[in-house]
Amino acid sequence: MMEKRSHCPFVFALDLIGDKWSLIILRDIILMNKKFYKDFSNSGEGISTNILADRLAKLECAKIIFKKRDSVDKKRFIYSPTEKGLDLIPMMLEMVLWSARYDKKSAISADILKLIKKDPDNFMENIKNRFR
Amino acid sequence: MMEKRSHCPFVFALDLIGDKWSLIILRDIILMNKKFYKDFSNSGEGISTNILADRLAKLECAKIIFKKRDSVDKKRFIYSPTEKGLDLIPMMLEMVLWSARYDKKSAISADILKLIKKDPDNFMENIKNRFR
DNA sequence: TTGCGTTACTTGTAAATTGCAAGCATAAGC
DNA sequence: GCTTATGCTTGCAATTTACAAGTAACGCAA
Repeated sequence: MMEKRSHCPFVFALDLIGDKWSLIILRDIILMNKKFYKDFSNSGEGISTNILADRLAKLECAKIIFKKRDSVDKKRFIYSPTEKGLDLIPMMLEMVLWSARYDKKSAISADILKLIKKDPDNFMENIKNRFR
Repeated sequence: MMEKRSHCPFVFALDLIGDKWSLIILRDIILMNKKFYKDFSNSGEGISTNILADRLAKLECAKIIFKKRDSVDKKRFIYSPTEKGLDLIPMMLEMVLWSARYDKKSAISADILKLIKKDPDNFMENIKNRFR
């Protein structure tokens, strides 16, 4: 599908993460420090397992995340962000700021919001350092 | 649907603009200066008219855009961004920067890219001034 | 080494969403 | 009042998603 969609930057990004679930998974991996399939499945947002498997495969295929066996418990896999995935952080933070402004019931804490606003680059670097 | 989705900022944003078309429409309105239904329909991305009508209605319902009759040609309607819609610009620009970095065939010009990187706030203010 | 639980999926099927082509409604201009 | 332009709506087939159930691979304990 989508052969006729252009090389517009929006089209590029939306074809990779423009659905209701991909960014939720990336939120879990990048911001919530989750690593395992089961963590994503139990994130509380109600993603079904077939969709979760499909999105993880697509994100891995797009080199936004990667997957490796956990050396501690070889039954499971660790999903981690690539640099390409981590570079989505600025966009994700702007999305958070927008939602915090317009969602009266926003569940984000004022403290974290302040941190993001004060120095978004620093906020991002702290996250990146966790993965290196 | 989606009664069980949380008040996470990502969920809030994705429920409003997390699909393959809403941000394309907003790109046309906010960044490409398009105003009319037919402009969106002919944007070259191949959106079908029922989906276009549906997304315009949802964006209007979410107060991200608004619609009024064109006083010059009363056959048609003008679609414009609200402040809430314009406040999506920072997120949209970060999305553009990410795509420009990772899409080897990106169709965006180096000049515009430079403008965005140099002073994103100024870039946004210039756009906002067009609508006021 | 064999059965058992844990993790990570896959499969089947129904429901919802989308794409495509065609048709309809309203307003202007002649 | 007929024609054209614009902005949709409708019907139906195809694709995608949700939900429930089942399976495969591994580690561990007996």
